[in-house]
Amino acid sequence: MSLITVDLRDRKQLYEQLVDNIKNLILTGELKSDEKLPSVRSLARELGINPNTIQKAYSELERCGVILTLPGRGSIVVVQADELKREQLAALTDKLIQLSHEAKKAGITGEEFITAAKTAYEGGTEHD
Amino acid sequence: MSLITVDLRDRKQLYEQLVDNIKNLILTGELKSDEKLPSVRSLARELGINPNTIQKAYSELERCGVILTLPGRGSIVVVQADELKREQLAALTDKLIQLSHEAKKAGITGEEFITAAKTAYEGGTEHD
Amino acid sequence: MSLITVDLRDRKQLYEQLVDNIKNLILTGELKSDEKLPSVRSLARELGINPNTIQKAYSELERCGVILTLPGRGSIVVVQADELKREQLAALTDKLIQLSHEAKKAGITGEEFITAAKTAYEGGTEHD
Amino acid sequence: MSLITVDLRDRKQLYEQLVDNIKNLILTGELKSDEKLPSVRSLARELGINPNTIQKAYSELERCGVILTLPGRGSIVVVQADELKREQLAALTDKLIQLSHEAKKAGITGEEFITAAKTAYEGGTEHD
DNA sequence: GTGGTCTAGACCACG
DNA sequence: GTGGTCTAGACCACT
Repeated sequence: MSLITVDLRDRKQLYEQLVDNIKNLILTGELKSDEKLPSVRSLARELGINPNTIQKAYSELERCGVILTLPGRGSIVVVQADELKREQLAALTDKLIQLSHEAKKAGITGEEFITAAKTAYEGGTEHD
Repeated sequence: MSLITVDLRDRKQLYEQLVDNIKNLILTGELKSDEKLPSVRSLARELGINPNTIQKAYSELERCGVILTLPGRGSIVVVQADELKREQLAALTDKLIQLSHEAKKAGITGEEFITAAKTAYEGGTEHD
Repeated sequence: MSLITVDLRDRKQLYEQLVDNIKNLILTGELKSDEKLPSVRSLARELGINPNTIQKAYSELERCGVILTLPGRGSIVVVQADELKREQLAALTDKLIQLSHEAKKAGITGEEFITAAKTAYEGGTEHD
Repeated sequence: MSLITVDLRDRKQLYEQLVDNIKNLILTGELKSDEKLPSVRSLARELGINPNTIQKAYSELERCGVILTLPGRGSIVVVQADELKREQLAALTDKLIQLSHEAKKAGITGEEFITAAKTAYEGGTEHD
């Protein structure tokens, strides 16, 4: 059985859940470079969801260079945890930029923004 | 003529644009507590969009206590700029908590998180 | 100046506010049987609202026998406080019947209903 | 076929009928937590009303935490019967507090109020 | 298939 | 005039 899961009650789209999930497995070292991912069909069967959804997740992962899909031979991880972490940090910054735009429009100062960020990181319950 | 506008080319939903727009007018003091908003129909005519869309925006604003709608008498602002700002700041912190959860799962430290927040707020428009 | 007021920010309809207001003045003895009410026009001017609204309130009060309007001579109170109280009690019971119907549909027992009523009367902040 | 119905002759708004109806199905155990609701379109077809009206009802139910709507995946019940009953009881008490305010202003005593409540619940259909 | 948004145009009760 | 609801029919993104 795989470590990959989905939560049908989560608002996030299923394929996005899969993408995030697999990225996290790489970041935590549970999936390493060159390791093989479960096949689209087997994972779909295991999770009880549509193979198209798995396919979409794998395509997205390939698009951003995290895995490599070799037709007929399955998919393997091709990115190192530290590379991925840098990308994730960039993605986080992007999201923070979006938030800062909204914040500026709402008249929130840089100081308030940073204070809120600190509170959020420290106060937020550990891992959800 | 009103200060309220919408951008048909913006991918953001029209009614959300209206909600944000009106909240911002309150935050900047251009709309004050007890002031009357344009009627659903007149604003629809002015902006060239459907009255139902205005209605939806006004309903949302009433639901979160920003305006008060009196059937047959129009809608008035019932929240002070400073109250609204406090609420907006709380909403921002909520979103930052979500982001911090993702960040933690990706192994991003508090220091990295705060640095990214600073960069985001100061940098402004990097990837956008 | 009259004791009669309206609150433009109240959700209740203006004419209903007037009706309730005048009934309460009678119940508290501030308006007694045979006393004269202000004229439609003068009250409208004083409150800054449309005479039609006052007219509607007076008509409603006449319809339920609280006042008598004599064309050209104004309106006078024709009901005693104790009669009015009996009517108000009947009206209250009607509203409670509506609520009890909803309550029954929601599976709320008689005991729970009465307990809630006691809590409401005792706990409710004094006069709003 | 679903248990959900609407009465076109009822003066109550259709979307409110739907909201109450679905809440009651949960309270009576005919709909349980995690169960799927009919899709917006299929229910609209079945009841012969417009999908927008169903949409409005479902949005309202989601807003107050009774159901969870997952775009593209349908809507599911997310509240237990007992939680919902507690909420309904709280809502009832709120309405009773409003009534008790009016009652106090009309000089109705606590004893009279409770007696009226008992009569109302037991009597059932006097003036209705 | 699913929900979500938007338009066009209608009706009602109320002020 | 006002807001509120409803219908009919369209489009989008996503499963």
